[in-house]
Amino acid sequence: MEEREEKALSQSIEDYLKAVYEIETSEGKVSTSALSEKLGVSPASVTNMVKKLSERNLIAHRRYQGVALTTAGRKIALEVVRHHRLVELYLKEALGVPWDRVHQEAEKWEHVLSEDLEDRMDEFLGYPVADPHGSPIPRRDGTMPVRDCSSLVEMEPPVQVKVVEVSDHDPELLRYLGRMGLYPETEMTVVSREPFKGPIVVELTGKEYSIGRNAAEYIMVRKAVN
Amino acid sequence: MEEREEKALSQSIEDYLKAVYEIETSEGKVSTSALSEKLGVSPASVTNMVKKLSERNLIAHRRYQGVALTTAGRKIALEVVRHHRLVELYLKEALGVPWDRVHQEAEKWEHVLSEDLEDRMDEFLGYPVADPHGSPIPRRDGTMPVRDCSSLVEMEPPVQVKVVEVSDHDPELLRYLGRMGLYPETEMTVVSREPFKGPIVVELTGKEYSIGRNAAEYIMVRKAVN
DNA sequence: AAATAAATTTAGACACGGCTAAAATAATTT
DNA sequence: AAATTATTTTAGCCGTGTCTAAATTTATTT
Repeated sequence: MEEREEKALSQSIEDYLKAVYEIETSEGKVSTSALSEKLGVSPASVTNMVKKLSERNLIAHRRYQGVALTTAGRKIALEVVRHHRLVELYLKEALGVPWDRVHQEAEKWEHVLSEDLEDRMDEFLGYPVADPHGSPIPRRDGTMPVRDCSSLVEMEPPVQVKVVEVSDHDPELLRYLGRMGLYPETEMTVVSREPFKGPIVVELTGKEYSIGRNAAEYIMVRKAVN
Repeated sequence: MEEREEKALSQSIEDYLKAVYEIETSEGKVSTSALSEKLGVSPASVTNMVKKLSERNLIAHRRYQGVALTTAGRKIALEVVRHHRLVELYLKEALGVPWDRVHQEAEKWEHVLSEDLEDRMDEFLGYPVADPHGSPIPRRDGTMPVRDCSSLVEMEPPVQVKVVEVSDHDPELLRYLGRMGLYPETEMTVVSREPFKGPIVVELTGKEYSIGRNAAEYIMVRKAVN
């Protein structure tokens, strides 16, 4: 007599769970204010929703101490992330949407994608493992491909690297990177790293580019194997 | 100083306007109860929403007399219908979704389709004029392709006809028609029409099929020109 | 350690879009 | 024409997810 109802979760709930997942991944600890900022709602609203989500056992909450996904919550968060990233890649591959715009569209699509269409897109794309920004696409079973990579700012020049992933949080950054041809899978040479938080100089397609530390933080790479 | 704010309308509002449009088209008059049934909400809820929509000048309402779209309301309704039908065709053509399932998916997608993606799908599809069920796709400018057709039940046998459109309201009907290969653009011969509301007999791809009046009501055809 | 600042939660309100039950109006029978 | 039935509207309620203002707790200064 298991209580296994496939409840339809509201878009808000999906957004909250995804936000918790993303903050957990990037920051470790998930505070009310971090959620507030990420979701664009007031801290009070977050507290309110957090209460509901923990009553539904999707997150665990210790008063004044922040929040963490439960197993059930993580499963849902990963489904939403999977939808999001599949859709991003689909929009780029099938409809030619430029990579600095796919995120925005996917924010809406992720909530209306049926399992059937998810599968069809997955098949169309040849069962991809990463979205257009290089972020890994969770598998259907809720596991995540593991990859090793580190931020461009941590690489000791000179070294040959391959771009693994770039942050999709700022379309302007994506256009900037696109202009110099810096995409996931791109190989390049880290030529130098200027001191005092100066820029990183890289060389790709024969040209040298100077990338500010700020931007470089958002570029994940790994040593290229030649 | 025109007040031209592109407001984001709620999904509910879009659903109501589309429903009014569809009932206007098929029945002429739009009653509270018709909307109630079509939308699956109580009559009281309809009255409630109708009040809001007429305050926003999207529909005109005469108490106890039903409702009609204003010019502004019709414009929005047609945009939603355009999205719906484009998506239906897109899902079929690009992702191979069977025609008895595209409606259901499009009900969700129609609300999250940006103008940019609408254009991309439109281009991908080669600027189509009809969805998989043969329903005309409103043009970007809000005009509707006009077509002449009549219900299969009105055709005097024997006559050669071409299928123009079939109702998408019942997936079961669509599967039934699909099994005999009866799609929009299909040509067939109306062989006979049995009296006392008996079935219509048609011949296509060399076989004869007996179609009940009920189903035949939902099949729109026009005389084939040979 | 006390004072101040920052983060979080509580309390109470609101818009939205649904509901039921009861009242009002229109349509149909008798 | 009166009575009955069907439709529509009103009145009042509820759940969701947001908000602001005030209270509380935790973190940081002095």
